[in-house]
Amino acid sequence: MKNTADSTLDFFRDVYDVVRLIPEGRVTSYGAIAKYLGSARSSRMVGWAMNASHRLPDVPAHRVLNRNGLLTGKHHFGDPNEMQRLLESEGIIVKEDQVQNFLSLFWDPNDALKLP
DNA sequence: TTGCTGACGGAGG
DNA sequence: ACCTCCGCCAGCA
Repeated sequence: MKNTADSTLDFFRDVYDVVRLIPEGRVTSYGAIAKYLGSARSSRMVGWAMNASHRLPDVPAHRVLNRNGLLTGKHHFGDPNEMQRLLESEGIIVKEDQVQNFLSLFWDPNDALKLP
């Protein structure tokens, strides 16, 4: 017996698994994670998974940004400044909600975790 | 139950 | 380059 909730939970778990692998001081995007998980058009669900990830202390949700390197999820942290503060504590420069040097800091799971 | 929203992103005009 | 629409699908009124 199976239901849709099971696959949803699997998807969420996979998202967390990838996010946990983001190295400190690096960032990635919702779309990159969705693509890696085989659901390139489900980037919104990655964001939703992040929303549910707050109770998991080992999921660095602050390292997940939108494709422009903007801190679009900052309002979902306790304080709006928390996301930026966490990033800056890892050596990342954030200016006006945007990660500087985003392309160099971008960590693509499709590349780092690519299948052989 | 239907409809709208949303931590997104790509495609089309 | 800019704007709009569409897909994805879990919550909520």
